Amino acid sequence: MRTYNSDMDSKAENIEKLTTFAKAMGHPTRMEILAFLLEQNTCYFGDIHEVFPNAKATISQHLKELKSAGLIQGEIEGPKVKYCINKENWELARLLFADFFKSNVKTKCC
Amino acid sequence: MRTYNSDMDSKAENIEKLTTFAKAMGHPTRMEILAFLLEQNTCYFGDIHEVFPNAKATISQHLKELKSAGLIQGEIEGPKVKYCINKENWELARLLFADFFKSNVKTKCC
DNA sequence: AATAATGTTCGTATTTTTGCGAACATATAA
DNA sequence: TTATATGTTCGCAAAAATACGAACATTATT
Repeated sequence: MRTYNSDMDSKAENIEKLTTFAKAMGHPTRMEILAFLLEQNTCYFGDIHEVFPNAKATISQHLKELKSAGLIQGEIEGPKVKYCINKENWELARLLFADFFKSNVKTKCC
Repeated sequence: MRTYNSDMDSKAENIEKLTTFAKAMGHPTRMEILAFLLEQNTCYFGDIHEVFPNAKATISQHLKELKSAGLIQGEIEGPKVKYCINKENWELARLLFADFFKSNVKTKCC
């Protein structure tokens, strides 16, 4: 079945997802982490950690939030942990933000 | 003079602006307010307030934050206050988010 | 097995955000 | 002028986010 959601529902869902993405992106360190991951190929926790002035616990927590928002993913590799952008959701975020901001703003108001 | 900022600087500035926009968008009520403003022509405070279950003070505060982030603008009209999307910054946000998410994600990692 | 390296989780302190009633400010109406 | 309508600001309480050291778990190395 693929006819369950009405347009209204999926619109509300999209706003919810956008809120989740935006919230995760609403912190300087987390945005910097995303920017860092975008320009790296290797991205072990340690590589990320050594770029920031924060404690391990703090970075780990930010990564956890980015992950739970779906923007990144992690993979255990030996004793290390490899992080990277979550491609699928990255594309989803791209689409949702683009759609949200493209909306023709009414010329009337203000 | 228009040659002051290096690419690095403006990149950092862009991330900062993105963080500001994202933070403002990272709350359900504020996202709903934006969505509401996008589909309205008239947008007095009262019109917005009556759509949400929150107290006037709460809505007023959310509007204040959206405004200080640059996403909306307000205009006093008689005893009422008219709110709407800030077109210039809306376009800026559209560009910044699009640019951020378009980044070709490396195929290597994860 | 013992040690070292790498991250996560726990507990906690601090700060920030959120939400709201009450008081206030301003403009219109009576 | 007095009253009414419309929002904002203030002050405070509750909740959530942030940051970090210490303890813990897991894997690799000796």
